[in-house]
Amino acid sequence: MPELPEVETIARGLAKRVVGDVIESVWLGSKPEPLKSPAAEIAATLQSKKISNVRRVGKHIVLDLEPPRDGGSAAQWIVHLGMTGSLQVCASAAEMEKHTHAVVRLTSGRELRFVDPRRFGRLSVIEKFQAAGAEPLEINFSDFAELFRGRKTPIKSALLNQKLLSGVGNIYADEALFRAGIRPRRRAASLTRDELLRLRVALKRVLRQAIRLGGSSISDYVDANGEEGFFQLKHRVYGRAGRPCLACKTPIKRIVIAGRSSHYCPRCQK
DNA sequence: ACTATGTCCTGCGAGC
DNA sequence: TGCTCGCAGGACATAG
Repeated sequence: MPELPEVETIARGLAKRVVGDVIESVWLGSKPEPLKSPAAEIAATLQSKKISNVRRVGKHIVLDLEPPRDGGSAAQWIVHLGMTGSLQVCASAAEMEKHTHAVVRLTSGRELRFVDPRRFGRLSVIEKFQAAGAEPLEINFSDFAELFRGRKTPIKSALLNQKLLSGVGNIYADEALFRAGIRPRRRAASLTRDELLRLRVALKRVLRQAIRLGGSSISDYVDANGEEGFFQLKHRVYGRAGRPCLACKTPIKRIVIAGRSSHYCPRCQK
């Protein structure tokens, strides 16, 4: 479900609610679990640890765990929400939702629950998490331009490639390309310097604005406090196939690139 | 090394 | 009402 702005919103909300709390016990669901690390390792790593921080790296939520008093190393609990994952803070007595794959009981008496119907989400523990790609909100222009040099793949696919940039997903790729006036099928390497300048700025702006508005709420996305985001009201192309371009009234086109639906204005984007 | 395609899952809405 | 189909905010493995 979530891209960078949604994950940022969720992480901020979670931080307010669970930082300082201590993990009392851990339950991990059976079945084909959405675990990247072995269940026993996850449980042992989380057990009795204080949550010292919650933050976003790319589309991952990083929960920093305080190192044990006897001097062990600080671990991190990494959560990737996939398409439909959510982390819910609720009272222990709250009814268990269908597709709950992990329950972390906190000493405050509440629980942190990982719920994910499609099971594309992933849980893992690691000592120092590092995203493969660059942070789109931090990358400078020359590094940004370098990402696409020599790449024949469509610019849309390159933006979605998490090894290049981490955090950009289908909505914000389309929205950034529209704002930069670039068609999604353009070969990445064919972008001019001017287009790359526009793309980088458009991407940053769109991500920042979306974070400000709490992300895009499509279907059932809500943040850690159960509140919806409002960036969906600012979508100019995503989900608007057939409807008039907000700039020129030409109908927005929907095409499929690398299996992902892609939306653009055939007149405004070159 | 890079690129395109298929696959993993469940749930929802559209159309019949 | 109930069925089937297509689609969904992601990321891998695999094949070429």
